[in-house]
Amino acid sequence: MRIATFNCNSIRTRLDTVLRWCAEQRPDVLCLQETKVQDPDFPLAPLVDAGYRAAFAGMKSYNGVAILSRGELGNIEFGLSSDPRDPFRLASATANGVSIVNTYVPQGRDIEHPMYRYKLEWFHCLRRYFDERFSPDDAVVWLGDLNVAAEPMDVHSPENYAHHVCFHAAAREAFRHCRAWGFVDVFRLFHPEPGHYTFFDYRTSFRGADARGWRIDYILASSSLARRARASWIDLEPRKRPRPSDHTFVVADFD
DNA sequence: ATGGTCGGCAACCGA
Repeated sequence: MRIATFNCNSIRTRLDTVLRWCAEQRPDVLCLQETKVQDPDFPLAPLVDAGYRAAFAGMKSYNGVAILSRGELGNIEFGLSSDPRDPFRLASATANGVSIVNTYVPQGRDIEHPMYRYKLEWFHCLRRYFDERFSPDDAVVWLGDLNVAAEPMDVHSPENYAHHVCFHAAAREAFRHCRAWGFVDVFRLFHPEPGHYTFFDYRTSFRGADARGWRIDYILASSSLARRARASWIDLEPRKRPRPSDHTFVVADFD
């Protein structure tokens, strides 16, 4: 079973990239973030033609999540049940016996901004969400744009980013606490070395071969599911296409 | 810790 995640930064602008990538990589499940489209305008038909079903919830301009699946999706839910403020940052469903939790974690803007407090609260709500719904024996995958680099090796120059909302100590601690539900970082199982990034800010050296990146998109698995992991990788190829997202695809294969 | 550029959408906001 192949599971992947991609912050597409507008599914309408990135539809060709997604369709081509799905044709090439044949993921069973692809989770999208920042679809930036209201449900009536979601480009469902071409994705159905490509063999996918979809569960999606979006709003105009901002946020929006979707789960694409080649097989049936069950128990589709949106939003954190304990926090009704934002249904467009979490989509969950079951696919092929695996519980999928696709999240677009609030970025936080600035450590002094109320949105940063919201980001920290969001992680704690998400930990409760996992506590209430799942047991560590379940096959659960939590994936998406988590907007935190977990370790110094997940940032190109950590010494510069102690006060950045995606590397600040409180954000890393909130992420760690949420992970401590029982999640394994599937990518790191196969690639323990530094230098792997999933996000290259449009405003930085995006176009350079040595682009400075962040690893903020993750595929995390419960221990029982992690034992079935066979491979995981970051696909940089979409960045070479004419209109790349600033995020990459991240992929994991499970038995 | 800068600013840089994007996407959406029609002036800037969010990242």
